[in-house]
Amino acid sequence: MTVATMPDTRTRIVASAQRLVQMRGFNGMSYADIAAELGITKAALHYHFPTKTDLGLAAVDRYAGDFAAALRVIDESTPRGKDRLSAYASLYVDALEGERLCLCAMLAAEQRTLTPAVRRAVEGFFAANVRWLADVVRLGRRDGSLGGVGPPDAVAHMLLGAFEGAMLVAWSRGDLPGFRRTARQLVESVAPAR
Amino acid sequence: MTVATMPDTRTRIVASAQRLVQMRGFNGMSYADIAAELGITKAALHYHFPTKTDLGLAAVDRYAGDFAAALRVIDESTPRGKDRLSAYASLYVDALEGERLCLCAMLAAEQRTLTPAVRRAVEGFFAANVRWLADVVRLGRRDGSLGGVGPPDAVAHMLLGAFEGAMLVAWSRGDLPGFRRTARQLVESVAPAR
DNA sequence: GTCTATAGGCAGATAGAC
DNA sequence: GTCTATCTGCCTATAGAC
Repeated sequence: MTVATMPDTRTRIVASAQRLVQMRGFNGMSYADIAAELGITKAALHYHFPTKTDLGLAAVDRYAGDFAAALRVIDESTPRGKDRLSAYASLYVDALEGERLCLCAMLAAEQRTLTPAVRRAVEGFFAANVRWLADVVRLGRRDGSLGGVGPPDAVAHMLLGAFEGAMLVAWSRGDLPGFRRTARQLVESVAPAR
Repeated sequence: MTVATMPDTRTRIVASAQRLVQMRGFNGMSYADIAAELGITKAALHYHFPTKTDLGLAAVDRYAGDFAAALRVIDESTPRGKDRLSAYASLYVDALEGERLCLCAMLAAEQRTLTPAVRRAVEGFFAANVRWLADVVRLGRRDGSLGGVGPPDAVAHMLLGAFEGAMLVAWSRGDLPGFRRTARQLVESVAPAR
């Protein structure tokens, strides 16, 4: 039996910021929103994160770290390429169920109003996803669960864009079933020809 | 020989607003930005568009109208399904060359901070695109230029998400060649098996 | 670490002269 | 239609007490 412990303030701030950015965008949320949510003052937030960019950077780092951990879990628990792709889709479903957009999709859209440091962090997230997806495509072609045309890297770029875009459209419409259908369609589109 | 005429103020305002939203987002641009760009005052803007929502709505209407017109041009000039899909991709390229994201992709991301009227307009844009893409898939299957698996509507949803997502990722990285590659990959993925 | 208080700026929006 | 001038409110950020 473990005791439920309250995470420290810094962690709670980042979690709140991450959620708010995923729902309202970096330019659509403020220190006041987080302060109200956590029941502390704006000044306390500035103690932990002097500038808003510091906060945004911490949110991306946390998000990318959690996502990478989820991918490692998939790698360890799911042997076939096609199943890994479906498991990847379910990570997007998890976010949508919390009414959240992918943090990096949101920040990508706002890119021009962000600092270079945040931009680079978002780019790193996408690059890591493409690398992982390319590995999945190679694996799936070896084990016979995936086919498709073109080099693994090109397919991986297509898949990343397709998942992110399907999520964006479905999220804006509040259409989770629609995302599930599109994700299935996508996986079948790179399945081997029968 | 036609005389180059300056568009009326209202039109110039909407054009400027549209461009700014595509580059910086609705929450990332202001009346002051437009005023500076056009050399008029904020008060003049409020004469034409009392609230920012009025302005956003006008921008979406214009954007959706221009896009629909471009789709009609494709319908009239391009007979084969697969070529229509490539022409569709080139519309995205045009925006990226102007360093702009799709207006409705941007507004979709900011959805939670927008008024219901703007949300509905964005939804209408996506729905029109899906209808057009489904028609293209049906046409391509008839003329033998497209194949793919699944019902045309499901493929159309996948294609819309894939193009919008590929655009978002490429735009955030300033990687136009990358978008071209992914668009080609996408078209080949729904081409008929050889 | 968290608070109160406040600075300084920019946002969207309005009044009224011309 | 466009201007000057201004209002009100929220934003990020800081100073200094506790």
